[in-house]
Amino acid sequence: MANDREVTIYDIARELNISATTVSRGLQDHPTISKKTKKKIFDLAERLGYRSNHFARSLRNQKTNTLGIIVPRLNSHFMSSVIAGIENAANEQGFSLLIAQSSESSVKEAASVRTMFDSRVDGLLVSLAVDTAELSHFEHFFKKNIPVIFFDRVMPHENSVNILIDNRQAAYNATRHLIEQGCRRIMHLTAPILQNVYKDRLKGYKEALGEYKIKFREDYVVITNLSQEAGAEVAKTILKMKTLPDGIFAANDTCAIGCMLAMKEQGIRIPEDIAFAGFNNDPVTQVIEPHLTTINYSGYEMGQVAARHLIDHVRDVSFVSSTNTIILRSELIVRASSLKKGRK
Amino acid sequence: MANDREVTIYDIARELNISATTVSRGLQDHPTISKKTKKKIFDLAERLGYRSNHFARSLRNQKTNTLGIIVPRLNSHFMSSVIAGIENAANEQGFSLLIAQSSESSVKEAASVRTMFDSRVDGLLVSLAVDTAELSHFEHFFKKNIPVIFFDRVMPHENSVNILIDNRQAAYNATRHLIEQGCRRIMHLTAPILQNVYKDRLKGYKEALGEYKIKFREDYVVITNLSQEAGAEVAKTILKMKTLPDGIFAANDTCAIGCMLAMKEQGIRIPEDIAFAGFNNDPVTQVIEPHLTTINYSGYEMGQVAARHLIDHVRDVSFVSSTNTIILRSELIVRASSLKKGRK
DNA sequence: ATAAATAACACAATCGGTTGCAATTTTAGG
DNA sequence: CCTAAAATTGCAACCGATTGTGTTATTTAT
Repeated sequence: MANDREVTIYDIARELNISATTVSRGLQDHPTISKKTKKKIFDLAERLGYRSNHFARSLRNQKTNTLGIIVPRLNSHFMSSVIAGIENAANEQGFSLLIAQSSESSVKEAASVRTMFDSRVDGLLVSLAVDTAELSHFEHFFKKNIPVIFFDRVMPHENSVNILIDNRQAAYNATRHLIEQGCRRIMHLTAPILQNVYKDRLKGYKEALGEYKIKFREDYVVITNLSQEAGAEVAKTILKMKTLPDGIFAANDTCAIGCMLAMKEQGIRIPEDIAFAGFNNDPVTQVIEPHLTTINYSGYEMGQVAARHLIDHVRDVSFVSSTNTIILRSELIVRASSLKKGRK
Repeated sequence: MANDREVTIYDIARELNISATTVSRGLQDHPTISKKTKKKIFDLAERLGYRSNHFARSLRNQKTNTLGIIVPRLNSHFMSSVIAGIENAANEQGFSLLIAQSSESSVKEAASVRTMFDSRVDGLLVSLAVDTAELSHFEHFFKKNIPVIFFDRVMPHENSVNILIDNRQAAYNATRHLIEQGCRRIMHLTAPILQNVYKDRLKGYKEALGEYKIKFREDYVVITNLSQEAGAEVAKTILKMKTLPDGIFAANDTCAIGCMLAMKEQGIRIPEDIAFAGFNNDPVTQVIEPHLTTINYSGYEMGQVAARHLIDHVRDVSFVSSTNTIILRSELIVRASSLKKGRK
């Protein structure tokens, strides 16, 4: 029953006594093919179980209908949401996804970029590794005018679009909220300041302090890898300080939670002794007690927007430079971890 | 500087005054090409920035060096760990990944299978959607002898390999642990019993009960979609029961946690009133208080094993039928949520 | 020195579809 | 019925790499 050979347009052509050209055009709904012929072609194709050969087509038109994705890690809530969003949008438009993770290493990132390039992806979606300092490894793409979109962890570049939230504003809001709750000694846990996300969050943090005439202290900014373990480590250090901080704003939820758990273990009361705010609205924020105040923004949506935009680019190269940056909405979600005043 | 045209073996051939055949063979380190010529070819290829054309090669050898992955959801901790593991192994072996999610729908699953088939992936890694009842949509793959590996949510099939843990044993261990802690009225929260994972966990649960002469009660098994919200819903229902259960074994952590949070809110003490055990060792298990007892098994490892195995298949079709099922290790991690006795 | 063996490389067909242009058929107008 | 215009369809080259088979140059053996 099952013929092991692949059905090609030549098989259809032979059977119908027409040329492969006509079959090819018929399948593409080309206007110069008569309706009658088209119908015959479609019917037979259906009956024979014809499937277009992706490679032959890609080889010929230099298009793959595939998007490349490179992210620091696949297994974080945020990133997997983004990927899910991308998958959703791409799938809708008939695009496939080629995915790689850089494991937060710019070297691996460069290698993946190379692989994607070799695979001739039609476009690239990237969130940068924490130690990526410049974009030279994307030169191949820029040179060939293959669209590249950076999301979340971005870096400005004239030939590409950035999709992100207003990290400065979000951090400002979070910090300001802590201040309004009465915090005056607010620490900031973050990652190496190479990336926009951390740079801008730091900026927002400073800005809020400044607005309330709170002096910025260098030693109140702690640089870590933002893992849960790192959060626990930081807690130890903090607990040794002469004067404890009364608020902590972490650049991600995971780290905030690591820190909270360690502190609770040492009898620190949250938010009475120290109030907490995180970033990302990871599901764990609603599991920890007290629930963690955080910045919410949808990874799923970011993925969808990024993918749709990229596909538009791919389909119409002309509109390249019209858009440069897309800012998505984000919001502060206040929960018990930071509510010193007005608690029920 | 940047030549927009792609460099091909013909360019190299022309420049070196040799044939494309020789270039092709040289690049493949074919023995019949002299070392001297090879060196010249490699050097020029390097200098010209030659990159093999994936499509031309795939078209010619009917191999794509790409694996397909279909999972129910991308954004769960477990699944994204699996994907990370697969990515790691595949990348090591020079394979690319094509990823799609079924969103727990067998219809979307079938569509993705089709796409993967059209994309001519060399092999397929699948974790089934919750409502997938049979494997007919994989027939194309089976017929053409393209290896398919099922992991975690599997279904036996003569032409494919299953990779999973011993769900029955794990569930048995968890349930038994609850019993040993003094629980006698143990409920089981799970998903529709279509999938092996839930069927086997139920089996293990029953088995443990049986061993301790505890009568199995149909109404103690609750079928949900295992989301956190579902867990909270179930909590409400349970709290209305005449006699409360004294232990709950959930088929995943998320659901267990939703249930725990809702119960805590109603003043139920955990584990004193009700002990809890979950499944998966999701990070939230160590955030919730008390920390959740659970079954730990590594998604990352499962992904690696699955990918490596699949690649072995792809490379050597002959060894197809030697392995049928691979069982990975899993372990019960006892935490405070279930420790009624011997607590410090 | 010459036949035989071996090493090194090239020809040409092939994978499956696409497309510019030419060829053929159909339809329309006179 | 004849011819120009319009509608259909086919020819053949091409996308880039691979490979069985044939050819030429170089060694080795006699």
